[in-house]
Amino acid sequence: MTAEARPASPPLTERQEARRRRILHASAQLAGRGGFEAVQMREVAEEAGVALGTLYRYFPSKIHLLVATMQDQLQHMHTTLHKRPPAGQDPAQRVADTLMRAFRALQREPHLADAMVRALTFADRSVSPEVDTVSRITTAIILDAMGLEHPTPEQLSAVRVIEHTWHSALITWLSGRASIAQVKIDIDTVCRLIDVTKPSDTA
Amino acid sequence: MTAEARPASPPLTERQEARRRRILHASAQLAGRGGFEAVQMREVAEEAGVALGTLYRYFPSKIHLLVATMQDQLQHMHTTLHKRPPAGQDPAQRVADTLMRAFRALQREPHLADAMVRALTFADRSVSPEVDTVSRITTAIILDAMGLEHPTPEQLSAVRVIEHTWHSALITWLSGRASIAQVKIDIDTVCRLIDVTKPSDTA
DNA sequence: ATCCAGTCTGAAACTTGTTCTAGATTAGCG
DNA sequence: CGCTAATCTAGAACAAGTTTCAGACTGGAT
Repeated sequence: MTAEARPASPPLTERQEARRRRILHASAQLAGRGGFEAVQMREVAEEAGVALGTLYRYFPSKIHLLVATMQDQLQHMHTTLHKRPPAGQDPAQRVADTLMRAFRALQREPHLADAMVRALTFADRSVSPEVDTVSRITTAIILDAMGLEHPTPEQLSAVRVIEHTWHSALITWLSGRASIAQVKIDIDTVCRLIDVTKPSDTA
Repeated sequence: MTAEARPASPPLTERQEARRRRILHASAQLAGRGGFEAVQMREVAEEAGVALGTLYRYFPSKIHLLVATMQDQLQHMHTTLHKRPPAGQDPAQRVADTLMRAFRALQREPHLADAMVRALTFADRSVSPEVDTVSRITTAIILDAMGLEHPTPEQLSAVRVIEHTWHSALITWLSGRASIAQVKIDIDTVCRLIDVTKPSDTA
């Protein structure tokens, strides 16, 4: 059921798969220190033991690379969450818990978070498919936390709003304009929409 | 009551004020065709009839320039809104109306919107004060629409969530991942938080 | 084993944001 | 008016993302 990232186009050989991993690893590594600006394509190439041209063949831009990095990290988080699902009673609680857990994970690597989130929101149309994949994984994580199989259109809208808030709140935190506490409050606030859009509640 | 933008540091002379305006005008002009990438510092300088170094003295980076451009445009919108306030009955309605009006204005200049919004969300810490100014104006616009003088902390959180949604929804629209209709739905959805956080309602 | 097409490498070149410098201009002041 | 400090200009120079290219390498088909 998990949205798989690999575009089936040309099935990569083992060496190619390894190269791809090395590149993503180097990207995350460099992002981990220094954030967005520290991910310099020449350095990524060198650290991954790959020519610059090759790096660009695998990821056609720095933004593509960082969005792919985020895809990768999100996938990890998704499987981790499957192992230890959130424990709250009601759906809103569980979603808020899940997002706060993710938030704490990001706080441990603020530079990496910076690089990934900035890339994600800066991405233009040429990166839409990749950004969409990230969005689908995020949506899946939230729906999992809600415990919903067949959300109504209304609920989907609420989930989108939660995602919007999530991304934008991260940005304000990363740029030092909001405190951790404020992010928490805003997440709790937006999660109220989950109660408001319960199907029985259709005003 | 309106948040004024000009940092009082050195009061600009008339010629300087004129230069600043020419620069902002050139920026908006170039952004209007081509969007973010079309705003090239050398071109802005040339179009504004100013040396590159001078441009950088007025706006220390492309991001600063575009955020200032957004400030400028927002200010216009804010005064326009003062002349014709939204007409809805309840606060949520009025906020949604206001945002949709702003959205329609942006639709008329999608490239300009692209440049401004991308700059805004991409801005790093060095631009925090300027981004904060934009945020304050936006907050003021929303609170005006709500008709609130003294919002509770809860309501302020709701306003922040609305702002988050607004920015992020714009981004998804600009990058072609969401339709205009979807943006409208999500704005309506998030505006429900205004009802949910009415002081009488504090669960 | 050989050959072909596709891939990878290394290095240079190009683009655009940003910085720097030396000299011209301007603004304010005695 | 004449001086001085700040500002502005033109243009070179630098940094990092991106493109390009010639040649070496690899993997698969015959």
